[in-house]
Amino acid sequence: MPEPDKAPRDEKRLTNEEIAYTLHEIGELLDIQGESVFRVQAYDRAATAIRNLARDVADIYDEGGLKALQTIPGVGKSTALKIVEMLQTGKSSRLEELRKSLPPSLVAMSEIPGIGPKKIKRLYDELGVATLEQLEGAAKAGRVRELRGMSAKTEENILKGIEAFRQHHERILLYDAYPVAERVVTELSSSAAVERVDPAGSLRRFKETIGDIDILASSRKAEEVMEKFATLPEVREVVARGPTKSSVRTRAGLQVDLRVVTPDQYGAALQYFTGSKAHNIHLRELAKKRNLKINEYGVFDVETDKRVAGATEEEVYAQLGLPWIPPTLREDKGEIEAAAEGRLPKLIQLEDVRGDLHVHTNWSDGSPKIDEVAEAAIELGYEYVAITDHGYKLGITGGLEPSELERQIKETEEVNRRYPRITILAGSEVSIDNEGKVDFDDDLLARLDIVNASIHAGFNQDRKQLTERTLAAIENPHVDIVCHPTGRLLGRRDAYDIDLDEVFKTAAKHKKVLELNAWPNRLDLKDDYLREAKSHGVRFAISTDSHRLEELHFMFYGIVTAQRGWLGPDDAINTLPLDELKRLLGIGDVG
DNA sequence: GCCGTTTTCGGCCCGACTGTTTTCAGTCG
Ligand SMILES: Nc1nc2c(ncn2[C@H]2C[C@H](O)[C@@H](COP(=O)(O)OP(=O)(O)OP(=O)(O)O)O2)c(=O)[nH]1
Ligand SMILES: [Mg+2]
Ligand SMILES: [Mg+2]
Ligand SMILES: [Zn+2]
Repeated sequence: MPEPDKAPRDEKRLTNEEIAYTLHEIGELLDIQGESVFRVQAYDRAATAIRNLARDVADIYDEGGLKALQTIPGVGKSTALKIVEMLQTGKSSRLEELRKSLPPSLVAMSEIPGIGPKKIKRLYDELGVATLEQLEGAAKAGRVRELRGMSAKTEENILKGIEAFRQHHERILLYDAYPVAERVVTELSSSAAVERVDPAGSLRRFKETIGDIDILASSRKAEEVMEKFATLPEVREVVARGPTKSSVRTRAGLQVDLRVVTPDQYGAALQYFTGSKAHNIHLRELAKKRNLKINEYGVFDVETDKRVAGATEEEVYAQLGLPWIPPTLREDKGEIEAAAEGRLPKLIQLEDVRGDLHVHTNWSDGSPKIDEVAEAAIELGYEYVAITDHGYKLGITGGLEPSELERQIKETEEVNRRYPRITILAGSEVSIDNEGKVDFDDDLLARLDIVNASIHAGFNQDRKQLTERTLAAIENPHVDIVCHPTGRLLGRRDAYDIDLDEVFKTAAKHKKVLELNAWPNRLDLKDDYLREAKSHGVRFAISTDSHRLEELHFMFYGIVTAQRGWLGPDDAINTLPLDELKRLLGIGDVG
């Protein structure tokens, strides 16, 4: 788990990520110290729960105190008290205390693949190794093999682990991982020994970022499949190889895990390998209560050891009295309870989409012409598409001056006449300035079919200002949609500091729409925030923000993210038929 | 450390691969 960036804000307000990391750190040091694995797991579970929370822990505490914190699954009295201490003082005395007996740098060492708490403790106690650099030095100098139970092989593996870590250890975008996975799937499919192959793990759940690539195959000749896998052209190193499971590292440094089972085990294996881990554990606990046991080979009756399911995922879930649960929901965030009570949501699908409400052209910083967008949108089967080039105000490259926007509106009308099969909405993506005001005067804004408003500068402002700018845009009667409401760029920039509770409440009150920007490195609002906003009654525009025609396909990433946020077709406005959308946007109204 | 439609104590998912290993611990999925 990477250490979160330290916020450069004066008024320090601990983020969920920072609290989660501190809990993780405590757990890690306890693990190295040799504490009970269950206690260690408890810390990890609490950390994960807090990282996944859609609301700020600080807000939860402000509103409901200690009791409210304890309603977070995995957080009990003891953890809640630690959180309160962190919120009030910015630090944890438990962590400080642990750091007196163990150097904090040991936590980073556990990120090295193959190095766990036991090895770390012995290397530290017996060789004084406390940092990555010291570990590397000790391994290179042949000092590790002096320890009982360690050998030259151990040193070799440590050095390989360090090298792998240094080459690559960050999570990668779903968008970047998918092509790699598809190539491996295609290559494996070409083997006659392979019957089925599918991506599994976080890829199949369409998580926005991917830690590694997990692939499942079925075969009656597992050995042949493993041989094919280990010798794929992109493989640089085979990390592990057995009859049912192998792991490799690609030249790019990505880890790929392959599991191979027989066809009659495929459903159970797909269920297992799709995860998430928390979802699996929860299912397995349910199974135990029914005197059943689930593993990757099937569902078994504990008394008779007879297999009662396994060929399909449906069978596995059915043994627990559950309907099949879509992979995008399998995060143990209530989907198992919902399934048990027959209230799984009807999820939005790509086919539900009737248009894209955020597209750029060569009038501003995009590349296609308006009529090219029209043709591409027809090709996608859309009923409408909105042209939303940037306004001129904040020095956005290529932003449209008022006169240019007027000319563009005319051109849009003209293209609309040429393409009767689609409706092109005349729009703009205006920038929200430091006072919350947007481009263009009221008259011009009123002539537009659709106004998207975005924050494009001032990401380091304080929470109050960023929140007020956003609220002002929501309250502006000309603004229809607030775009990428947290401003995050995956791998580059965290969400800015903003009071989303207020944003969601205000958007719901004014019946305004928030964007789910489908750019693979934005996906903003993100899954958990979508679900939280939906609970306030907010609706969403799932938009690609395309600057090139190919990017219209980003809609797919928006849709799977919407599913992860438990959204149905009615939660998005771009699933509406044109006439209903027009009514919602006030098109045709005076003013 | 957390948790409870059989529990406030006594459990906590279940298995693969490696090599520290010859009956199992460590690490990882
Ligand atoms: N039952 C069980 N299943 C696990 C456990 N660890 C992992 N799995 C399953 C569920 C995971 O989705 C799947 C793949 O493991 P990964 O470590 O690759 O996790 P995942 O792909 O979900 O996330 P990632 O993006 O790779 O970090 O294996 C575990 O401890 N118990
Ligand atoms: Mg994975
Ligand atoms: Mg994996
Ligand atoms: Zn845009």
